[in-house]
Amino acid sequence: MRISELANATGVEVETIRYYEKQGLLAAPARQDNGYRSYSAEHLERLSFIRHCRALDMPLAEVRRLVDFMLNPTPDCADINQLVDAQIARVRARLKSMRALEKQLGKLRERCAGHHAGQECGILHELVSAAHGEACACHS
Amino acid sequence: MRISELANATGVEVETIRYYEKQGLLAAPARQDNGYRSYSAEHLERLSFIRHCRALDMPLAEVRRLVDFMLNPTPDCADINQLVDAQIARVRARLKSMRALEKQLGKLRERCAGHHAGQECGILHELVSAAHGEACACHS
DNA sequence: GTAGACTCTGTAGCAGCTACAGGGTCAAGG
DNA sequence: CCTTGACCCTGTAGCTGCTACAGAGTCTAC
Repeated sequence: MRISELANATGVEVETIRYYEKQGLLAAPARQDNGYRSYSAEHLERLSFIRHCRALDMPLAEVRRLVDFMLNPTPDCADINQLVDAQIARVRARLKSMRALEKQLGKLRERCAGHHAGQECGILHELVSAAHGEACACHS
Repeated sequence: MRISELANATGVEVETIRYYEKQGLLAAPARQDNGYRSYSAEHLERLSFIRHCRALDMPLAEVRRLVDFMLNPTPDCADINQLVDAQIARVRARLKSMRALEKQLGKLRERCAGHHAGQECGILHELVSAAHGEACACHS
C-alpha cells in the first residue's frame, strides 16, 4: 500500500501521514526499492485509531500514550481512564467558556440591531465602555 | 507608564504587549531617553479594548479591523455587525462540535467504569473497534 | 521521449502567544 | 564605589497540528 492509497483509505492527507511518522505516532513503514513507503494493514489500523482519537480532540501526546499502551499494555489501565477523564474535563471547561462567550456576543450584537449610525455604533460603544471597565452587557 | 506598569494595570504579559505592538494592534509608544517604552492613558485604553475583544475570542485580524474602524470611522457600521455575526457563527459551530465531543467522551468513559482489566480495557477496545469502523459508542 | 501523476526530503508558514539569549539600565544596600 | 537584583531592550526559537511549498527523483501511459 502506497502513501496515497493509505491517504485515500483513511481520509488523512499524505503530508499528515508523514507528519505522524515523524512525530513517532505511526511506525515507519517498509520501503520499496525506489524508496517509496509501503504500508501494511496494521498501519491502516493504527492510523484509523489515531484519527479517531483526534476526532475526540485528544492532543497528539495523549494519542501517543494510548498507542504506546496498546503496543505494551500494563496490567492496569487506570492511566487510560485518567487520560480520558482529563480529556472530558478539558472539553467541559471549553464548553463552559464557549457558552458564556455565545451569550456575551449575543448581547453585544443586540446593541447594534436597529440603527447603523457610524460613529454611534452600539457595538463599538459597548466594547469601548467594556474596556473602560464600566457597566458592560458582556460582563453584567 | 512603563511596560510593566501597563502589564500590571491590564493583566496582559509584557511579552504580549510587545507582540501586539509588532503586530500593529497597539500603537508604538514614545520612548524615554534610555529607550524604555513610555505608555499613555490611550494605550491603556486601547490595550483593554484589545483584551476585551480577545476575551470574546475574536481573531487578532478582526480586532485590528475594529481598532482601525475606531481610529477612522466610516459613516456606516454594517461591517462591524457583520464581523460580530461571523464571530457568533464561529462560536456556535464550535459549541455544537464540542457538545457532540462531550457526549462521545462520556460514552467512551462508561466503557471502563467498573473493571480495570489491563489489556481488556473497555476504552481501548472501544477506540480500536472504532478504528475498525465497527459499531462504536462514539459514532452510534 | 515526454507529459503528468506520483513519491521523496527538508523547510517555512499559520495563530497567538511564550520563553529564552544576550545585552543595557537603574535604584538600593553594603 | 561596587554589586546585586529587578527591570528594560531586541531578536529569535519554541509550542500545536498540521499545511504548503521547493527541488528533486520515479513511474506509467501515450
